[in-house]
Formats: sequence, C-alpha cells, structure tokens
Amino acid sequence: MKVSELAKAYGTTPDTVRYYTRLKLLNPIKSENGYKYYPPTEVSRFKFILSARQLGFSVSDIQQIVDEASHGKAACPLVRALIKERLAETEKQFLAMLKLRENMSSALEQWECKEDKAPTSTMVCHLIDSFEPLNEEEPSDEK
Amino acid sequence: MKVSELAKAYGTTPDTVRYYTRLKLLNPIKSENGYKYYPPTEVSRFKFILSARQLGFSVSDIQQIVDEASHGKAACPLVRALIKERLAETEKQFLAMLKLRENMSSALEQWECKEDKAPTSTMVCHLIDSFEPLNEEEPSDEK
DNA sequence: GTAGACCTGTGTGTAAGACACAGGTCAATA
DNA sequence: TATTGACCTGTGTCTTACACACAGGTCTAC
Ligand SMILES: [Zn+2]
Ligand SMILES: [Zn+2]
Ligand SMILES: [Zn+2]
Ligand SMILES: [Zn+2]
Repeated sequence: MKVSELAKAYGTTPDTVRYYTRLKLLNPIKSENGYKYYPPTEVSRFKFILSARQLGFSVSDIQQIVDEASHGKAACPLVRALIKERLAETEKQFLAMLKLRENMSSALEQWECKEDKAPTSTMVCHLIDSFEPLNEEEPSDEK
Repeated sequence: MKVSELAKAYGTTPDTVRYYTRLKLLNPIKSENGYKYYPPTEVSRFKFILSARQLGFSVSDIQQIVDEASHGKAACPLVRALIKERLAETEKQFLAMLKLRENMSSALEQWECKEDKAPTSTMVCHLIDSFEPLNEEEPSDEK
C-alpha cells in the first residue's frame, strides 16, 4: 500500500502516516520510483499504533513498546505500567476540565444579567474582573 | 514590582510573566539598570490575564480583548462570544476525555486476567491488539 | 504530449510556557 | 574591597502530534 491508501484505509491522513514513518515507527519499502510501499507487516503495525493511540499511549510510549518487542521481550509489563501512568494523568486532566467547564458555565450564567461596560484605565473588562470562581478548594468553614 | 516578585505574588512563574511581556500583553517600565518594573496598572493587568486564563480564554483571545478595550470599546460582547466558543470546545474535549478514561480503565480491567505474551513478527503486544473499545457510537442494533 | 492527481523530502507552524545559557546587577559578607 | 550568591537580562530552543506549504518528480488518461 502507498501512503495515501494506508491513511484512507484507517481513516487517518497521509501526514500521520508520514509522521510515524519519519520516526521510524513504520518502515516502508522504497520502490525504484522513490515511492514508499507498506507491506502487510507494516500495515498491521500501523493498526497497532492507532489502537495504542486510542488507548492514550503517547507516540513516545509506543516507540518504547515497539523497541521492547523488537528485542524479543514481552512488552506487556511495560504496557501495563505505562497505561497506569497515563490513566492517572488523564484522571487529573479530566478533573481539571470538569472544574474549568463548571467555571465557564457559571461565568456565562453570572454574566447574563450584567450590562456591558466600557473599560477604564484599571479595568479591561468588568465581566472577567468580577467573576467569582466556584469552590476554590472545599468550601471549608473560613473564620 | 520586578518579574519574580510579580510571579510569586500570584503563584505563577517568572517565565509566565516574561511570556506575556514578550507578547506585549504586559508593558513594564525599564529602569536604568535594565530591569523591568511593573507599576500597579500592569500588576492589575496581570491579575486580569490570569483570571481570563482561568476562565478558559486563550492568550490570543486575551490579546483581542485587551486590544478592543484599548480602543475604548466595551469588550463585553467579544468576551461573551468567545467564552461560548471556548465552552463548546471544552465540552467536546471533556466528552473525549471521558471516553478515553473509560477506555483506559476498561483496558486495565480486561488485561488483569491476561498473561504476558512474547511478541511475534505480526504482533507487538497482544494486550493492545486484543483490546475492544467500549460502545463505538451508540450500540445500535447492527445488522 | 500534456493535464491532473498523486507522490517525494524538507521545512515551518501550532499553545503556552519551561528550560538553558551567557552575561549583567545587586546586597551582604569576609 | 573583593567576592559570593541570588537575582536579573536577552535570546534561543524544546515540548506534542501532527497540519500545511512548497518545489519538484511520477503516474494515468486522454
Ligand atoms: Zn532497543
Ligand atoms: Zn467587559
Ligand atoms: Zn487594535
Ligand atoms: Zn504484550
């Protein structure tokens, strides 16, 4: 398969295929005309990479995993360890986004009944200045 | 205030202050020794920028908002429009992360009872290869 | 033969800073 | 007074996972 064929076959872009190829995650055969051809082994490796990306592995993770396997070792322990790390990170980001989303919609609501105001020398926008974030840390009994 | 003082005062880093300064979002005064000094107006602008960032505005959004205000116009309509856009994006990313998180923990669970396996020429890691993503689109009645 | 659709490599851009580096400045101390 | 150490200055590069641009080569059809 050629670059674009491979990309289309799995719903991605030629640039993605080329990117993995640049990183040597894919190793196509170069034909006489200079074109890259991906034999079945490379096609299934591409499938593997896409699956791993879907599971939240970084491209660098995948490089490590592939390298491990290329040395004949079972990559499974590495895979298990990495996904735990990535899951923890994802959890953190997830919570951060949750809070952000809440703040954003809270702001939108708070602003609904506020008028527009011209800026002053000390205030760019009163909407943003006046925004009160929700529960900055547990609303503990303060004072 | 000097760079590091400003950064510390608001719990950020000198690099962040310098970054906004490079972008001309902050306009410190240069003293004879070459050091940058942030007068009160710049300090409150920094506070403004940080608030806006917390609300999910991009730095480029903030540049637009500040520019609008610097022309004496009320930035409020722009602010309202931008936050709606950003909220929609955040919502999308949030859902994507939710799905990713589910897939990751599902994988972790699916893999618990699976043995490690050495790689073959066509398989880098059977764990990743065998993973079945959850509900790829509503589990509609297929066929 | 030539147009149009594909391919090639390479280089640059993205967001929001983090980090590095070579050198200047300041306060306190030996 | 000289030196140390902590701060500051500019500038430049790095990060992620590609997307996009560009100049030029190649293939297919007409
Ligand atoms: Zn190796
Ligand atoms: Zn306003
Ligand atoms: Zn303007
Ligand atoms: Zn494995």
